[in-house]
Amino acid sequence: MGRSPCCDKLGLKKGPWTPEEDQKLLAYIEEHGHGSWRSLPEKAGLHRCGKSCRLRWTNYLRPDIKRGKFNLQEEQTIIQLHALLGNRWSAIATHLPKRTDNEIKNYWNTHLKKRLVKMGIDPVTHKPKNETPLSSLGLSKNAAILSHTAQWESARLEAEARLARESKLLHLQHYQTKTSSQPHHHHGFTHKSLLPNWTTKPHEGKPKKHTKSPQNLNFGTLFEFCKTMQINNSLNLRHLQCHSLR
DNA sequence: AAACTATACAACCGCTATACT
DNA sequence: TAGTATAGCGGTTGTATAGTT
Repeated sequence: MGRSPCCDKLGLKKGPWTPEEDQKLLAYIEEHGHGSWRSLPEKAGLHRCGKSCRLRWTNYLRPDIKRGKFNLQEEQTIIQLHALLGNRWSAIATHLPKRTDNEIKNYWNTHLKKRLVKMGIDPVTHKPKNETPLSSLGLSKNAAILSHTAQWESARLEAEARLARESKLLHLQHYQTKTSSQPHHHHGFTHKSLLPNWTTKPHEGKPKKHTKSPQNLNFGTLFEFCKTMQINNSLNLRHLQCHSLR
């Protein structure tokens, strides 16, 4: 497991990209594809490391990127998914078409996180901060906090209840199928894009880098939680719009 | 008008995962 | 199986710009 030495080379340019550099990179990729990023800069006539080129392409130049302000729906999605997934920006980005993980991360850090803090919501746990005396907050803020928390809590409880029901069913099926020696099928968690990294794969003994679940949910609960939130998504977090503190 | 501060976001750094030899 | 190269990811920094004093 070696680290890439490509950025260590001296004489390579750093910092903001110029329009000329963008043009070179775009033109090259349009004609040849990016291929190996390491060899790309030289072929494209750029004095940059491959990593820098890759980032510039994936975060800025790629044609399928939507730029500009995030709309309310996107904001809600980010907040909900952040509550569920934590700082797993790439996972969040898969649910926001044409947005990059970098853009979402920046938007969270510069806008959404601050907004939640101002509302008295801990941006890590998505719960009201204990030390915030409710009496010091305005009534509308209280309502927003309660709504935010209640939505997540109810979704979580609903998910856990559903999981418990399914677990019972599963046990029942298990005993039924045992006698007929049919191969037992786990209830299909096919929503692959929502599968969290913190679930330990069967062949892996060592936990992965990202092992934290903000809600301390196990795998099954998390999946159910996702399903529930898709339903509850229609409820929206309108209070964020109503009580926007921008 | 100049100096200072805050904000937004592009870009970099350093790490892990994975593919390849 | 071990070593290496590369891609991907999240945290952090740097810089341009807007706003304030």
